[in-house]
Amino acid sequence: MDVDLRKVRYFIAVAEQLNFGRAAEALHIAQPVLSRQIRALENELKAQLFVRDKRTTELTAAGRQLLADARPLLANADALRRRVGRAARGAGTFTVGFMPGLIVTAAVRALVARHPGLNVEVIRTGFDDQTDVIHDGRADVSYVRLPIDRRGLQVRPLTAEPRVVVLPADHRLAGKDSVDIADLAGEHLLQDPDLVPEWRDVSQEVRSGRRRAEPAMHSVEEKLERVAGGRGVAVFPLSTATFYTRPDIVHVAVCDIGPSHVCLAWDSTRRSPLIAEFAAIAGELAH
Amino acid sequence: MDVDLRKVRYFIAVAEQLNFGRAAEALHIAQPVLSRQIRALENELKAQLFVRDKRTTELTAAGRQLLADARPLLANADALRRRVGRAARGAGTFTVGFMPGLIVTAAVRALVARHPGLNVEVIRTGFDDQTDVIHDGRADVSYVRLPIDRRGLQVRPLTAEPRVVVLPADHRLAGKDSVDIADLAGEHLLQDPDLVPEWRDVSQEVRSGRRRAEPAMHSVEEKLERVAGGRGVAVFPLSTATFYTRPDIVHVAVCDIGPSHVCLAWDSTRRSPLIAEFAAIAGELAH
DNA sequence: CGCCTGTCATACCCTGGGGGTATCTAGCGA
DNA sequence: TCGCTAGATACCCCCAGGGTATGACAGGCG
Repeated sequence: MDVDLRKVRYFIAVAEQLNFGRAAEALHIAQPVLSRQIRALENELKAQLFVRDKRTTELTAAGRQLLADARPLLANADALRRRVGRAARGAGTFTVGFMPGLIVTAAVRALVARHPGLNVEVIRTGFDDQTDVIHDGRADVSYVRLPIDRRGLQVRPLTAEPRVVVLPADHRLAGKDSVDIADLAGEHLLQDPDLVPEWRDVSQEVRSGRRRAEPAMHSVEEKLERVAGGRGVAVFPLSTATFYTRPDIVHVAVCDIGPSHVCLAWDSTRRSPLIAEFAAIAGELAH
Repeated sequence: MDVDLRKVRYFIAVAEQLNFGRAAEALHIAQPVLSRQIRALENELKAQLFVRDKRTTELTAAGRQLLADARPLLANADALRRRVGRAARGAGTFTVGFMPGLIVTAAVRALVARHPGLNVEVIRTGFDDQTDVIHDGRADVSYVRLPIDRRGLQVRPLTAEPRVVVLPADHRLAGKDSVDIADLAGEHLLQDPDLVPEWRDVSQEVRSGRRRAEPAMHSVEEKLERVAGGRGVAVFPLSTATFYTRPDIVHVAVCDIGPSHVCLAWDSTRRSPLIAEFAAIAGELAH
């Protein structure tokens, strides 16, 4: 009748490892049990998922299809759990996620004004986990900056704001009113180059293929620390740059770079009047 | 660990009926079993879902939250089943949904040209079920006309096309090149007035509150039949009106009415390279 | 060739939970 | 007071999910 999420989880493990024994180990069950469950899943779906030829296991077309769909389904189920748990504890709370630098108070106050009893909370996110808070049910809506993975989300554009380059205070460009991308050709960018597509065209290190890999820096603070240390430069939205002020760091407008787009995002499978209302308010406040 | 979809289905039945006995009957199980399963679900989620006070059952906040999320989750699980089933049978097929009047052949041919082995199929939809084919897994993408319920979908706008009013051939306005909304003030609209918001402002029957309920007409053909019979008029996108030609029916452009927006929609939880590619092709062909 | 190893399937057992029926209990209406 | 309704409790059965032990088969290696 319904698919069994436990079996789907087992399937994912096998599909990832392509080895029943190791997958069983990862799942903390015995290998024969896993073999049987996968067979049961194949019977329930009336579809062969693996080709096992005594020495190696591979996915079939149906298996690849299931692998593509299975993770979002499990993620949805998990988000459902968390949302129900939240609803059970904090009665009638609405949670808004936001990245540092984005101002959400106006929209939150407008929502509270219309729903006096409502308990609105905010949750801070980083750039890398700005959509995670939606998927795992910690937030009902979240302010996000593009680009994001739109899977499972509904996204409403709000504003665009200029981006600036963040430099050490003693940098040769530090005093300028504005710079061009070309002025930064020799700099090392402390970010994923995909975030600044224009920079790829002029960067010497990208063009020469000698760009070094960056250690993972997940927070703005970490990037600023490296900027201050002269290890490179970073491009931030203006509001982020002004939010984090340090005496040893300055920011300069970049003329020929695309703006940062701020959107409101929420789980696309949900329809809650509160979400719709908040989206309308946020859109209104963004002009 | 994982939520049990069977229990979730049981929960929905109880939440709909607010009566364990009738819900059990609808589910074809005995009432004590249902009581126990709901309790088990409450324990698994660590959240009370119903308040039972010996005479009546009501949803708690957590229950309302679960009810809101449960149906999309079950729908997702069902769509997964179907997609896997399709992948198991027709190996490597890509299915495009479309409404009559929309031309999909160009995009389909472009996709086939890039993937010679790929088996692309099309499935015809009506206006009412244009998104259903995506949710239940029958189609990978679908051409849709706004307005639609965007829940669970990712939508890419393609084109806008003018809308026309469809009239009996012997109608007083039948010969005109174009008409205004105001000219239709006295007519009976054979559609949901929400589809033609401008019409609400001028319609005599809506303003006087004397609009009669229409019997459900789910197909274009049925509406045309009633138009031909002089029972009212209908507003269609131009391509739909030209697609269904009948000698006893004509269509006339309406100047001051919003266009029909055609979009490509697909399941927002999925990311398939083929979907992305088809969306790009469709966007390209729409200029 | 024979042996070992890695990998999945088979055979068998045990237990928990999902299914059932019978019955109890708390309100409410006549 | 006597039902009547609706949910809860008690108890039973049995299948499915967990386990262990072992088989079957392919490939590598001495």
